Amino acid sequence: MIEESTGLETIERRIREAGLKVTPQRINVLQMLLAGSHPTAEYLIEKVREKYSSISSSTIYHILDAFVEKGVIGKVYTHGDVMRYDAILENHHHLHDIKSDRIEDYFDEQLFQQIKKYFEDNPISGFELTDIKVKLRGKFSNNNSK
Amino acid sequence: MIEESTGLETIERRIREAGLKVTPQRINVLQMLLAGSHPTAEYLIEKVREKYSSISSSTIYHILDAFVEKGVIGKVYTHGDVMRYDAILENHHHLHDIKSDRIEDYFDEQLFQQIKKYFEDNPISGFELTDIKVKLRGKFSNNNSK
DNA sequence: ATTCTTGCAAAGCATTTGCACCCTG
DNA sequence: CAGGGTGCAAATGCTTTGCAAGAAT
Repeated sequence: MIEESTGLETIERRIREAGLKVTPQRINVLQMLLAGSHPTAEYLIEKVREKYSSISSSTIYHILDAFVEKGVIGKVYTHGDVMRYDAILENHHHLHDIKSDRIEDYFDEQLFQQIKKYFEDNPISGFELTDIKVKLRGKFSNNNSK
Repeated sequence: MIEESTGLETIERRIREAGLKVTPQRINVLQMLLAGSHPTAEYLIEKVREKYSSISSSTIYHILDAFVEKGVIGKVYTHGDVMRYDAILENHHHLHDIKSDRIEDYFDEQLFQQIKKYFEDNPISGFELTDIKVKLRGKFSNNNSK
């Protein structure tokens, strides 16, 4: 039930439930968003074209904007000056290898709770906290690669 | 002694010790970097020109690149698609108000130590951690503004 | 049928680059 | 005076926009 499915119906539902029309372009973009890891627009343009070669880059930007606006995906803000997108919206942190510019998701509810508790005990005066993200920079040791 | 001075000698020393030649352009840029809070290049161009009106925007970019490369300043990666710069290199976190796109530094050694200890107890397999940054998103309540 | 979506071509804009002159050390 | 720094102008490249034709509901 808590399946992170990437099946076609799931993808279509995800688009439809955002109040957007289901088009082959959008399906293909969302599929690639789910397959890749924090892809850039440029990467998506290339990848989507492998299956849907006629798609315009402008359309991809349109679609990404619409998805972000409707909360279907998120934007990632890290090193580098091009935008990256994230199809996973669950609360998670990022592992970031600056050298390779590789970003991996890192789920750790315990860490999140611990930091949350820290700020309950030590509130920041003048700042109402809504979201905590931990950016972990370091180096991947080449095994466990995707 | 642990004075966060912005005096001229300190500024010149900071440039010289990075192995860069001391020029009026660089002095002015670094002064504005220290005065502002995570300024953008555009903001710096405008501000520096108030004192040094003939400076070229290309020069500012050259200078910022040199400063970042030599570790005199850092880059900040957050919302928005323009680059921001940070003259403070001490380990610190950021408070980020998305609505106003305002970023404040947040120093909290205790938090840092706690998270560091957390990862000593719970290392991430396949990832060698070198730096921890906590991105705190929320809303400033308008008092204590700079 | 109507509204949303696509895609082309062109514009926008932050940043980079080539190159000649100038200044710091 | 040598090497690095500056600045102009032009280029670059990601992203946005205007608009007309096409597709989804």
